[in-house]
Amino acid sequence: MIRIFVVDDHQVVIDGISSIFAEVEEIKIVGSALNGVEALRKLETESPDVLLLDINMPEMDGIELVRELKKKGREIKTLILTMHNNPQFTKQLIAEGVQGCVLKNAGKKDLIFAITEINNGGTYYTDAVTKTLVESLEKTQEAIDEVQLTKREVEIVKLIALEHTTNEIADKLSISAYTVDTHRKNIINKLGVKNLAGLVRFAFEKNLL
Amino acid sequence: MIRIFVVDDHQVVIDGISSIFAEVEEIKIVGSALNGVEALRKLETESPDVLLLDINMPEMDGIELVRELKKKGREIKTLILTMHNNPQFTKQLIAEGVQGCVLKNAGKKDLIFAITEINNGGTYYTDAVTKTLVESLEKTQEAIDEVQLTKREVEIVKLIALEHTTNEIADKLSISAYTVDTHRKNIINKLGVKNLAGLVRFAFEKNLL
DNA sequence: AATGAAATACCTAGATTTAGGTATTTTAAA
DNA sequence: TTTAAAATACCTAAATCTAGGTATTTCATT
Repeated sequence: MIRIFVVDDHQVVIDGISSIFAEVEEIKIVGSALNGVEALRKLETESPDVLLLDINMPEMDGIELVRELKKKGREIKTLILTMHNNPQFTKQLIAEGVQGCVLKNAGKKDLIFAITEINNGGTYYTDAVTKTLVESLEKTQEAIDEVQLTKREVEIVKLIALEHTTNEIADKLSISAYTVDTHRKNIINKLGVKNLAGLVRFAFEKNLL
Repeated sequence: MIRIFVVDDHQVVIDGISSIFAEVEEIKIVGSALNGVEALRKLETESPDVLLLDINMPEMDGIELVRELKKKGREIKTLILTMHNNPQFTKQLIAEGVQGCVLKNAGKKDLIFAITEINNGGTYYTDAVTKTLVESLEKTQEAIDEVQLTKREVEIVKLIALEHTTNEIADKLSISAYTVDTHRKNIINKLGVKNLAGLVRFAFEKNLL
């Protein structure tokens, strides 16, 4: 039997999920919370197998909650429930090590399958989510191809956008700071931007991060 | 009688719109194109009253097409048709001076009203679109409030993100470069970032631009 | 084996940013 | 009308970035 904890800021959604699983033997809802703060508090004492988590919540959103839990050493297998299929979010979820993501319009079968899969140590990202993510990554690649940035240049753009200085990048990549300078220079030329700010701007507009 | 030109990469959509307006006397479709390039070419010779334009198109998207037309001095009243209600796009549309925007699931009545309104020199943005935009702007405001950036500081963040140097900003705002330095310093402190790159990053993540 | 792109490295000088301050004037709110 | 926040301005030193180069090595492709 898989024990579930639901976090969603809409009581309706919690009720809906409860009723969906009411007649499912292998899954049981052991608790719920209407926001991240409440969830954090309740999860001090409760230990569900899988966390069913809404992304869009006021105050503390789903990703923040995952981070907080991780900080506290309370790593619980998590399945994200989301309304919008946003590749930006998906990237973040994967980066945070979340086990899965389904859209809110998912059918009962999908939901059960996802939860079971995750409980067994696997992952489950709905087709639509992975498809959108792949498309987004392809678009990013297209943007890179368009301005003809090389692999190394892309690497350096990212590091600069993440606030690393030339020296730090040189250290990190074990190359000379002179080389990093050269790369930065070439990148600024290729992108047709004026300075570092334009470079960071490119990184964000083209979703390089 | 209002003469319409439709641009959409799906033939189905073009056909659908055609059939919708087939029985509407005051609106007539005088042409169509399946992509931006084709539209540009056809609009050299045709002169519709209103352009019905899809946003999501391969190669040249709706906004690019509007820009190209503007560049050529061919400014045609434009109504955007979009599937997704994305505040980012809406901001761009407004910035480009587009007259209106409706969602693809809009009813026939809305569509006719929007076209008529725009043809009469007005504008029409669907409620859902403006609502999402307002919400997005509110969120941006919340992000600003959270870190407590002042009006002037926000102004300077934007200018920096747009690649202006300290001296340029000082000129633009008619204040001393020293003052801009002070502001930048304070902003970096408030945001808890390391350097200019972090500042630009904030501007993009919080949709300040 | 030759070619070209990519990655590497170096040099210098000038521009810009960053970090540490201090301090006055304006403006809005209590 | 006092008070606090915001905006303004100045100073210096060090760090970092920018722009102009040149040049060698590595790697993949023809």
